[in-house]
Amino acid sequence: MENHGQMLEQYKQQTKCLVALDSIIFGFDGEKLQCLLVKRGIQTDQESWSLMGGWLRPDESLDQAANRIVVELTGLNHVFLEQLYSFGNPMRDPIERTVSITYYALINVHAYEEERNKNFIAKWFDLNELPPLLFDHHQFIQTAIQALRQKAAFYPVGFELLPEKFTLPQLQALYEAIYMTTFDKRNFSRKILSLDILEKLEEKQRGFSKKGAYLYRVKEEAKKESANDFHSIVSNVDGLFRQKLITS
Amino acid sequence: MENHGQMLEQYKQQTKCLVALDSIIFGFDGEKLQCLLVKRGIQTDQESWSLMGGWLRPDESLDQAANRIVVELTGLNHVFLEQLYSFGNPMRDPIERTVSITYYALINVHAYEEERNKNFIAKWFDLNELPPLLFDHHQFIQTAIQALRQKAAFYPVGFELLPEKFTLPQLQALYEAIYMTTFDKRNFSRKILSLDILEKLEEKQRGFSKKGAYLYRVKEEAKKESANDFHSIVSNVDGLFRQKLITS
DNA sequence: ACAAAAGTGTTAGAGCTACACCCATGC
DNA sequence: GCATGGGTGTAGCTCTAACACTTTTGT
Repeated sequence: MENHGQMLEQYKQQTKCLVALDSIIFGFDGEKLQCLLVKRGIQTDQESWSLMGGWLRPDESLDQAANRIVVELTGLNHVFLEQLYSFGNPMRDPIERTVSITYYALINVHAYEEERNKNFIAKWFDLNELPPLLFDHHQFIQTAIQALRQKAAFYPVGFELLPEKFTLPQLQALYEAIYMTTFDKRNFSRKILSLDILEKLEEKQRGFSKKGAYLYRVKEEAKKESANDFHSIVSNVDGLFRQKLITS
Repeated sequence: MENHGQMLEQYKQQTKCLVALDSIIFGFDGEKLQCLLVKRGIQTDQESWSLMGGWLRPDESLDQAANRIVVELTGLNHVFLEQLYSFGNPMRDPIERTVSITYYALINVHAYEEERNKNFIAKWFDLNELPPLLFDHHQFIQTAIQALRQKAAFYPVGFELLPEKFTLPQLQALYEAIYMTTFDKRNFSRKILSLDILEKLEEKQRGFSKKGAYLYRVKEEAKKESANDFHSIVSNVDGLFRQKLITS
């Protein structure tokens, strides 16, 4: 009991602070990587855009909170969402000391179009044309891009950003956007197909090119594996991108 | 001004919580990977060991706080320390809602021996023989091991765990401990030496084996590069360990 | 002399890179 | 019929993986 009192004492002395969850939401429009931002309007700087953020509530875990906030702001459920990094410089939020735990999400731009039209607060921005951002949110995004590159080199994570059916040229464009480079299409398709996680469909994409490109989708088995244990997918996308990672 | 009031209002409504920094400190005794734990004695469960932890203070950043705590508890300054993950289940600390931001550190067991003898609160444990741990600290350690494996596959990070001069067999033993496997010594030495970051010394290690093994140390250039920009070291240790990473 | 650990080279196979031409269709 | 983007194969090279014997020296 002696110790119990001592312990509570020690807890009480500590300063508490606000905990925010901020999510970097990536999308892909077929050409460029994009990031979803909101104008919160309740901030000091009326003109700055901000990441999707909110505060941690007493009864929820970090993952739950990040997910709740993404759902509240986009209406999209079950998105790929992964913790990224925590930021906590004492002066990062000038109003009150806040620790921000960041997550990054990958979503399909088109799946989100309808939702977005309902509440106009959110807007997509090209990663190269970001507006001025709240606090240190710009740094968050840079960190998230690095993480996305790392992740994509090992796990076929990019598919989250595409519609259910997609063509190889689309997939290649996505990887080229992620790594800001170009790949040889013969090597790219050989590499991707060797992973044995895609199935080729009968249909072709029409309307974009004259010839039309075959559509693919992720095999059901591969999706399941990925849901159960993401690490179990044996992806060797890395070989294709190793040098890019190093020089970047 | 309207908005300013609204904003402050919104900040005030939020619940605050304690922020703890917990560090997983790895060491290597020449044979097995180890982890430094303390018996804090001020906890509910008197018998459980705990990671090196402390609370965030109002005036410091997360990195500063983690570093301060490691210095306070070990006396070692300038150790390799990197943020790992943040944990925040509502019930993880039964006494009060606490978000724990974890860091992992790599230190040289021998450099720490003297310090350790001064304050007996800390003790090394083999990773395979961990005692019961406070709260969810066991999970923290498992996450840290995964991160260490990932990191070590790309960056020659393991050297932090060895004394300044070390032999190739020692280095190999370290990597084998990290990955819980064995490597062919011919392939291992070829691979490591091809990185061109080690210099071979005249001296040999005496006393352990009859023949004695040549000592090596990390080249000065490589250390500098690593200090300035860790990512710039072109390490291809990955090739050697890729399949281990995937199957683990 | 012998036991114990250190050191060293070669070969086959896999994966990566670079490279060029034909195909299908809309206009 | 021609312009546009889609699709496919090969050869050289590099890196990896598997494998065994000699050297040194303490006992």
